[in-house]
Amino acid sequence: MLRNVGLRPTRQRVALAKLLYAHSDRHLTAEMLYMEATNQNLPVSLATIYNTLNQFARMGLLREVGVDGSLTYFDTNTSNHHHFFVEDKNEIRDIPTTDIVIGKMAELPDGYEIARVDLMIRIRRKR
Amino acid sequence: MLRNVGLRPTRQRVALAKLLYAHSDRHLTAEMLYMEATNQNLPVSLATIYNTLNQFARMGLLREVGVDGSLTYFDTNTSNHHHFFVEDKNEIRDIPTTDIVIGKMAELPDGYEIARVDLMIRIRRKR
DNA sequence: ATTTGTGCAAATCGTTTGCATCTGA
DNA sequence: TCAGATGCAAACGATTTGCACAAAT
Repeated sequence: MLRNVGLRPTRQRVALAKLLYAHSDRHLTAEMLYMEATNQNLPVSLATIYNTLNQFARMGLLREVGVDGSLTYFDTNTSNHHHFFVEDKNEIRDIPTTDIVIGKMAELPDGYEIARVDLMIRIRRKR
Repeated sequence: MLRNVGLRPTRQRVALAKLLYAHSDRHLTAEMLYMEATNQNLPVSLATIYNTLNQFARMGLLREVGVDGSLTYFDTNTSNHHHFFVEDKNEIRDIPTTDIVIGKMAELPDGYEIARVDLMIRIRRKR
């Protein structure tokens, strides 16, 4: 998998990949993955976690999901889908593709193409 | 306007409001507004800009638009609409409401309500 | 007079970087 | 061997905060 995208399968990258893809459809921040690795006595530096996540994302193994103007989550599900953001728990959750349909699509400015479509529905506990 | 939402109309807030709403449908970062104010010999500290923008947003006078995991823009158009993000220019642009329709809406987890729907179409120059 | 806002500088948070050291092919 | 990866600590950029001072009501 790593070789396919041109990344050396180093100790750290292999270990992190295992963590990431152990369960499916995970949404992790760098910090979360760091703690997970550390808890399993897997010595990796936070810097390497950041590097690795960014590389994986660039190579299409992960999808980057920015929340607000501050946190970045990485989604192991790279297929085309959308997200709930649970405000009181700071948690990302997938929305099944079938549950949302964007009907009419906006027309783009001339000479531009779509790089990505991010739809996030922010939800909160009813009051 | 400020009194209506319970904010004291201080020098700075009035001045910033004037800048913000001088033209319609603006998308500004704190830094951008700071420079604009400074250029017009309007002495305001950056901290006050941040405070003011956040208060305005909390009071519904502005809409917060987070880009990626880092930049925060403030949109003077608080009505329900969506955005293009022009990747090579780091620029936000409104999408007319009529141009997008979200057909089928996802069903929310029990006990939750929608806080906000953020749809951002990231576009880039065709290659 | 009392409450609220402002400015400054320092603090915080998530993230990136420089560089010496290691490691995989 | 040697390009590329790692770890550490320091650097970063955007944003927030503590606190003394100033301005609104």
